[in-house]
This record gives sequence, C-alpha cells and structure tokens, in this order.
Amino acid sequence: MCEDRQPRRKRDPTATRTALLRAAGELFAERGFDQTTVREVAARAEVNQALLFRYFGSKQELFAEVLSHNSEALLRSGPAAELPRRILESVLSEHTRSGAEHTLVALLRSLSDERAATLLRDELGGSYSERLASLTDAPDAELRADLVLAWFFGVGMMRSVLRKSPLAEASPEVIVDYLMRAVPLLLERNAPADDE
Amino acid sequence: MCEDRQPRRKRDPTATRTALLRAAGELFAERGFDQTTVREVAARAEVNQALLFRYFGSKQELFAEVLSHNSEALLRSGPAAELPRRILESVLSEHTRSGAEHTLVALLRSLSDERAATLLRDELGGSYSERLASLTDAPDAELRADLVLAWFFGVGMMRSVLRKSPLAEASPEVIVDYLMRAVPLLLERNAPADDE
DNA sequence: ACGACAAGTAAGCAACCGCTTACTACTCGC
DNA sequence: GCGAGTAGTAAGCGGTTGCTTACTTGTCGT
Repeated sequence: MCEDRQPRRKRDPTATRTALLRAAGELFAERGFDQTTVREVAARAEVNQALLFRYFGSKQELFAEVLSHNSEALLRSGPAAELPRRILESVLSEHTRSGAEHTLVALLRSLSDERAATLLRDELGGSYSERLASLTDAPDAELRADLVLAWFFGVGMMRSVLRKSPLAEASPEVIVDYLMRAVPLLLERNAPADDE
Repeated sequence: MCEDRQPRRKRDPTATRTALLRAAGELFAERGFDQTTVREVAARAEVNQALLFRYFGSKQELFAEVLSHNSEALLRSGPAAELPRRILESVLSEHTRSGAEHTLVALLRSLSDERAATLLRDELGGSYSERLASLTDAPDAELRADLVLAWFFGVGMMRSVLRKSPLAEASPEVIVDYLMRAVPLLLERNAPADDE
C-alpha cells in the first residue's frame, strides 16, 4: 500500500466516507454546526467537497450521521447504575481524539441550529434522563433526572466550550468526586425537597 | 408627540438606537447570534438596516452592546447573599418581554460565536462566580462556585434552549426549591467532598 | 432664511454559503 | 478488452451575508 503520492486520489469509497465523517466530527466539535462549512470539512478530509453531498446528501444529514455514529457507544456500554458517572466522564473528557467524546461538545456548540437542539433533546437527553430516572423511586423522578443531566451538560459547557477557569483546569477526578457525591442527594427519596 | 403616521420616519436618533437594541436583544435570544441577520434586526426595529451600522459599527459590536446593556442590572440589584437565587430566577424566567432575562438565553444560543463565549466567560461568568465564591470559606471555593454556576446555566439551557420536558414545563418555584436546597450543600465547608 | 451637518434611504458590492452539474478517469463483470 | 457504472474532479449557480456608498431629507444654530 504505497500512499505516497496522489496525482489523483485512489479510488476508495469507504475510506473517503470515513475521512469525511471524521473531519466533520472534529470540526463540528471545534466550531459548531453553523461556523463549519462544507468546504472546510472536505479540505480537512482531503476530499473533493462534491463527494460530501454524494455520500451524505446535505450538511444537515452529515451532522446527524456524525451524532448517531458517535453517541451509540456511550449508551450501550457498562451497567445501568454506572450511567451517571459514564455520562459525566464523557462530558469531562478532553477532545483528544475523534470519537464519542466529541459529540456532546459538538452539540453544545450547535445549539443555535434547531435540528441539533432537537437531537440533543430527543436522542441524547431523552434516553439519558429516562435511564437516570429509572435509578430512583423518588417523586418527580424525571424532573430530578433532568436536573442532574442539566448539571452535567452545564459543567461540560463551561469546561469545554467556555473554558472558564478554574473549572476548565480542574482535574476530571475532582469534578467527578464533587458531583457524584451530590447527585445521590438529588435522586434519593429523602432528597432535599420532599416536604410541602 | 404624535407618533401616528410615518410617511417617512421621524428624525429621532435615540428612539432608533433603542429600537435596534431592543429588536437585536429579542432576536439574539430567539435564534442566537449566527442565525440572526442584520436585515431581520432592522426589519423588526422598523429601521433602515444601514442605520444599524451607523449606530453600532458592526453586528458583533451590536451584540456586545446588547449584552452589556442587559447584564448590568442583574448584578447590581439586591443583597449579595441573594445572588444565587437571583441568577437562577433570571435563568428560569421565560422570555416574556425584552430585558435582562433575555441575555443569558441569547448567550447560550450563541456559543458557537467565539466572542459570545468570551463574553459569557469573562463578563458574566467571571463576576458571577467571583461573588458566588465569596459566599463561602470552604476550600476550592472558586471551583465550587463554578459548579453551581454550571448547574444554573445547564438548567437554563435545557429549559429555554432545548425545551426538554419535564424540565421545560416545571414551575420555576419547584426548580428553585430543588436547587436552592442543594446549593448550600456544595458551598458549605462540610460539603460532600471535604476529605482526601 | 439658509447653510451645515446629522438622520434616514435605496441600491448594490464583494465574499461566502450550501449545493449542483457536466465532465474525466478508474475499476470490474463479462 | 471493452462497455457500464461509479468514484472523483472542476467549475459555477443562485442566494444570502455583513457591510458600504451615494444620495435625499429633515433639523437647527445663526
């Protein structure tokens, strides 16, 4: 496999598709949906930009594919009781390489796009908070789950998108420590607000 | 003051400026910075769009002016100890009329714009978390303040931007109740994570 | 009353956007 | 080996963007 010189790109549709998906995932996470242009995606993937539309139809569909491609792994891995910690750690992980850890940042940066907001609400938020709610038998279970999820997303936003210090510089372990001790207080039956 | 008919707009620079600021505040909160065009702002303000640039120079500067114009009121009102509740209530308030309650939503919808993120981090987040941190003498005071602020912003995001149920439909009073009982546990000295 | 300057307007520019089209070149079944 | 079909390419289309320019109209000091 001599991939040294490319007077013309070698014919390899699956590699082209993968390169586009990867480049799109990175750019959406770095700049958000609006600020990412199809020309930039094609350039980073070193692919002619017309191929983006051949393989994915539109920029929106490419975005949706990136999200669904990257979000499934998180939900289907590990025991249910560990889900809160897994969500939180995914949100806290620096975007080192392409993959699942990019997805939430991409979404948080793309909130102005209605379709991105819908995806975050329905696909991610829906299934996450549903499973979070199933971990408790307290009243207002779903509302409490939403509050927990809002906390995780908010921490991820301030850390990875805003990069606000000292939260951005704090080690993930410390943050997980604080939050994972506070979360049970919200989810358990005798949580702060069970009177009235 | 007969503002009945306008065969041509009456000459009133301050009214024009105010109308632009108001329209921009509404639209930025509704759609975010990217998805709002200067033509839309001018149209809603019923003002020629060239005047937008005469008065504010650029779309970016208009955005900055909207934010600084609307964010000061919140910080300078009421006692310091009530600040967490005030921030939270501001985040939770529906965007009924133009004014300070729009600002955070506008910012949360505009995270893809780097300048918006900078404003949210430095001007709002900076002063908020600084004052939150001054409410406690616990170790990691600033980090804890950031975690509280992240929670408030996350709740505001899921509620006003994502509109995820049941959080979007819950009454502000209930949400304030849950959060204002949990926050002291995070800020007080003997909070969850004071060993190690 | 009138000149000067500011407020308001219409039109358009250059750049960029997502997306399409018309085309070339490679690969593979036969 | 040769037509068919697909991967890859270059160019550009129509529309929108933020912003500017050349101009008209109203206001006010004198």
